[in-house]
Amino acid sequence: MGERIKELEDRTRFEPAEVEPRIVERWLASGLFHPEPAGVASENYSIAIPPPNVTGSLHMGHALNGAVQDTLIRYNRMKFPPTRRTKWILGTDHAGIATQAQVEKALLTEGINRHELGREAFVERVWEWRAHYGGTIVEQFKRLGASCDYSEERFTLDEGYARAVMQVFVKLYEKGWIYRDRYIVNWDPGSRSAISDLEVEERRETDTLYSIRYDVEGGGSVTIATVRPETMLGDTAVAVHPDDERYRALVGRKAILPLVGRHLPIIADDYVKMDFGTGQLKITPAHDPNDFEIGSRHELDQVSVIGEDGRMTAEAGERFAGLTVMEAREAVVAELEREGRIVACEDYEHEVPYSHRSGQRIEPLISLQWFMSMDELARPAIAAVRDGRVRIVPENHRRVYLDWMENIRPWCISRQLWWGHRLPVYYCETCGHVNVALSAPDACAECAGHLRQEEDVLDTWFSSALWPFATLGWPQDTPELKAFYPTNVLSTARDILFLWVARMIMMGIELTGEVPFSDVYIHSVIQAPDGRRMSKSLGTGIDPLREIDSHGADAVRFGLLAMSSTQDVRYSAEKVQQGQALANKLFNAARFALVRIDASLGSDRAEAVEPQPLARTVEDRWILSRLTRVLSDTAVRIERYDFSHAALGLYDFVYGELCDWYLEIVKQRLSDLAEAGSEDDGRQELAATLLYVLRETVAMAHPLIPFVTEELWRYLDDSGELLAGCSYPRAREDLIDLQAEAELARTIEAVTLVRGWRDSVGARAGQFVDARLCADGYELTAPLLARLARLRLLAEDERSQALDAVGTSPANGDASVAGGREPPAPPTAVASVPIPGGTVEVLSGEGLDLGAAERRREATRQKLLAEIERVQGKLERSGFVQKAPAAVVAGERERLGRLRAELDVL
RNA sequence: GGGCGCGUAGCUCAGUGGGAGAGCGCUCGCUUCACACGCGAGAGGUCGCAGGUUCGAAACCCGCCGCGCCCACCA
Repeated sequence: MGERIKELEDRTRFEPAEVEPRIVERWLASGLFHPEPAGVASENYSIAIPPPNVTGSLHMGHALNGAVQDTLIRYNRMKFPPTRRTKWILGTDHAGIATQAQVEKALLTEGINRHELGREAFVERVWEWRAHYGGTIVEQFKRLGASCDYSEERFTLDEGYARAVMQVFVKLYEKGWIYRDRYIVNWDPGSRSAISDLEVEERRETDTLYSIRYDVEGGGSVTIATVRPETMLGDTAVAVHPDDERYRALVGRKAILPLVGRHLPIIADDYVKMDFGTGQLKITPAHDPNDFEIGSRHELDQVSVIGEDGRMTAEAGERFAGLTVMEAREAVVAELEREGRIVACEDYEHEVPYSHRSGQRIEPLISLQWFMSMDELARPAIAAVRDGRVRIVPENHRRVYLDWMENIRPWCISRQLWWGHRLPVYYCETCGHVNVALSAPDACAECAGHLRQEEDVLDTWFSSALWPFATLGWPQDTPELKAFYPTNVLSTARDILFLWVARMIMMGIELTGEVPFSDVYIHSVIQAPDGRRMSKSLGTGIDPLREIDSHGADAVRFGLLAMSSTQDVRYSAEKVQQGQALANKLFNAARFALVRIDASLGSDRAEAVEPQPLARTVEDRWILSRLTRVLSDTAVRIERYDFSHAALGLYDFVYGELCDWYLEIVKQRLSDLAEAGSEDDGRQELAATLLYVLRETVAMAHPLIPFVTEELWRYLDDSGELLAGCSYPRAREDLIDLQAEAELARTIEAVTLVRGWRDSVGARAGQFVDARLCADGYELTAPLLARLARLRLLAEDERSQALDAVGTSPANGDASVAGGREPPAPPTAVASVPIPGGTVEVLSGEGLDLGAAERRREATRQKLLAEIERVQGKLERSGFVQKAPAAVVAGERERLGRLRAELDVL
């Protein structure tokens, strides 16, 4: 210990910026984060990281989820080493749309668009981009202390992974679940691609609702309402409800489409709401999902008037061709107005679909895309959650998952992008046959004709759906797959529950026959301190790396875990500060103990101390008992994903028990020991116990605050092992000591009460006050009480001398001297401070404002009286004694007795 | 339209059937031999409102008010 302790002596603060990089390096060099694949998954522990976007950077969500996962990983790694191998599977996602958009934007600054570059060259540029910016986020995870297996980083587009994706496509195509269809899709003009329903967000907007009159062949008219008049150019019918008496005669006749002149059948369909507007509805199958369905039922024509560029088409856009949708709307309305066809305009608030990817307004349009039918995949994935093979925590998300899965719809899996997994589909240019194969066939299987590969790539989420097993080498039966699949838990925010988690469960069961993880932990979304969403564009984002820079990774981890809960929470800088304070406190507590032990025992003997629970005194038994409780609480809380209470419980123990009380109490013993000489002075036992408590505390805290604990481990453990590879402490039930807990609880309360009294009478901080302890239950703790409350508790024979000195003693003197003399009158106390079990009688009022003490006493009396009245009232209330549980009644009676006793001595 | 959740101290949040809690902020006092990113002591709350269940409600139930999120094909 000696030399190392010396260097510790001057470090009065824990300096994360100095310590953390050094520790990361040691961890990485140790190889501890890479488990050799052995055994089967049920005896090991694994988590697959939600792969961050390859060119992304660490945001608060990553930081929280990183802290959550790393806490679980470290806890489990420590739980049963080395028989349990623990792996945190690391990798990144190619993030099709996001990455492509980034690169396109960068190219644009060079004045290049991707089409000029061509597909191959463009994809080459994206790979370069990835090589350049791709490592960032992984490096940032290291700064957080995340103990991922960095030696095996995967990427959703790497070779093996891509093969897995192709294999899945081919397999599901052959099963008939993947198919090609002309269907109305969510077209995102921003990324020029179709996107899935889940990538659409609805925004509330106010538009104008126009009522437009269409003439009817042979006289009369219909009036339809629309917020999108420009789409009327694509109308192919007008519909009314079949039960609508008003319009029965119209059905079967034809309406004449204004501006275009097309004759539209008037049909009956019960989709139409009779009570909305006029109850007459224009049908535009090519640009509205509902109308598309109605169109299919009635075999209506589909006229596409809006193109993939978001402009009116040349084919059907009439004289509006080339205008944007908004320009066309204005122009159409102007013409209709000139023709006097607009019957009414009103403001109308409704939901408008926007692309979650590009932020642009979605244009529903008909397009030839690839889809996956989900019903067969969903069924076993529903069962898995229903029967508990997959557990969702917190549980209220279970229903959300089940509801969505039970109403699942086909998934549009093709994207009109270049960056991604290109579909393994090859069209024959001769006969049109669709060839689907793992690797490109030379020629068409039907006619040997020339083949052309599908241009589209797969939705990014198609490949991420395979994440937990494709990262481990699936479809090959690798040792990694055997050792770590299925994984144990998937931790994420709820925004990708459907987008990703549900799809992993479906694909996992379908392809591997097993659920990909047994627990899904849904963590909080961290909002900005003002309650808004954290976002770059709003300027509400807080950069976790800057927080790490200024407070340390432990502080950020602790803070995020402490603020997280089962719902969304606002970012709390105070919690981060609390974490920073904890790291510093723990560091100083350990430093203090080590330096003192070293000084009191001498380096050579200090080194020989074996940390173990050798309790000699009541405070030793107390801290060991409290330690045992916090050890078991913390373990249970981590296992239950209750990170907030795990973190705060640790804080409470370190501050409220270890530092505020235990160290304050043994401080004196440690310093006495330094001067004491005898062999059997208890210094070995104290050192052993103190070191034991520190080691257990530091090890317990390690999954939550790994850096400061790892740093301290160097001084607490001589083996040279990293704490990250050591065992998690076990709660030893035999160290629970109820008696010691009760005695210390009483003493702590007494100390606090006396300090409060001292404060009220203006006693100087360092001043010792003469007093006599008149209370039961302090046989073992009286010296502690005296020292912590700064009382000079006078022994019987000293008392009268002291009283003589202040002139309050009876003249005839010493009470304790035996003999036939008269017993002296009891010394007059100048004040009486009630504590549990009795009072502290203050014998000297020198320099004290006893008037203030009297006022305080009166206040206490009033409080006591009120409390007594309350409890008494409760006991007298009809029904309480009869109906409340006996234990509660007994508790209240006991309390009443205690309160009365307190009042008596006051 | 359906669903989930929230409203507790100045702020951010715990507490979910029997004595209102924490961190920060605030007030007072401390160079008490680990830590001034420290230590000690305090002030501060009719637990959103109104009803109900109960011997007993911050907690359970009903309604209302306010706020947030998710899902959903009414132009």
